[in-house]
Amino acid sequence: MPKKLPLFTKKLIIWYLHNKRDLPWRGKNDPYFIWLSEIILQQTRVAQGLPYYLKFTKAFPTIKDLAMATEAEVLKLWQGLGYYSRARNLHHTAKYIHSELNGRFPPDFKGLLKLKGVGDYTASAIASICYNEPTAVVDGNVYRVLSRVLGIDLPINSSSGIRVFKELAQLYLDPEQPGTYNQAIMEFGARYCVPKNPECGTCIFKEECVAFNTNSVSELPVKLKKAAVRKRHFNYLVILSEDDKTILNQRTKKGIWQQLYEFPLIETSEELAIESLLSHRDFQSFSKKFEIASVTLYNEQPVVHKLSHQHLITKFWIVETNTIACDGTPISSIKEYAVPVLIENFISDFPAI
DNA sequence: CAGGCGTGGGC
DNA sequence: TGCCCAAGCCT
Repeated sequence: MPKKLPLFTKKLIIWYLHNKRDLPWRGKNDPYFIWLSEIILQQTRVAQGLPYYLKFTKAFPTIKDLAMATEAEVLKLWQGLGYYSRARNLHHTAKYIHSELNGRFPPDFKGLLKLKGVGDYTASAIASICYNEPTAVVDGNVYRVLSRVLGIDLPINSSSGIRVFKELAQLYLDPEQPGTYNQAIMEFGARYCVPKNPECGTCIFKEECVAFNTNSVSELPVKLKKAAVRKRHFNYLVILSEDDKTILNQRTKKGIWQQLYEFPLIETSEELAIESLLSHRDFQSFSKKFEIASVTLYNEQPVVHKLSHQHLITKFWIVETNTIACDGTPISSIKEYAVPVLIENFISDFPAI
């Protein structure tokens, strides 16, 4: 005997069946494609992730194809999408599943959760969509919809909030069609119960939504503030050598843009004028290896590249040298390297490259 | 477990 | 412009 569903659940699923978008991973239940789409969509809007999903499924039609690729190929394809640890974990997990699990995904939530890059949300999504396992997802959309409809002002980034919203999501889940329910509540949050100025007047939950009926939609969900953004000053040395080469370094330390490439970087606590650059310790050691002909500032106004947690105030210095840079990178092959958007924007804008 | 991790869009 | 937010995860 099926359990009686809450009215919320029924209305939500009916809304979804009439309003869902036709997305390429919808209607599939192959865990490879669902996993791939879920990793791409972590903290990422559909509009931004969709072209990457198409690129990846074309380049790697099976998990074996992904496992056989190099990390450099995967990162290059991921370039521009951000949160690059997702790409490294994706590749790591593909290789692991291919070689250790005979190409088959773990068959349940618990097993999926052990995969690198797969947390509570992603394991729930794959388990519910691919295996019909009744595990509720809790993402930003779920927090927003539940906090408003139920009128809950518990901070969503507190440990108690995380626990309570997970329990509520599970309570309203349709155990007969968990995948449909999970996608329905996320789609509703993404398309109707949006963060700012939702159209509450025509909402299907107008009658029962606590936030709407107490005029507190704009106050929910509650989120505790995080630390302020940090400012960093980046000085990139764009080397142009006699033999049309430049220098690219790979960022190997932990921190932003791990494994991606960039020009030689001098980071300082304050903005640098040309005199300070020329006398800087790192520049001095650089000039011992190269015969420097000229140094000019490319952008008079520093480029401010904004990450979610830091602002990178950036100057690009064009350094012409008379040196034959035998271990340099040919300028013509720069585009083969995975670089951050900050660097990609410079390259696109710079005539000599 | 608080902080780190990208980029782009909306208002 | 500045700030928030987005189909979160890792350490």
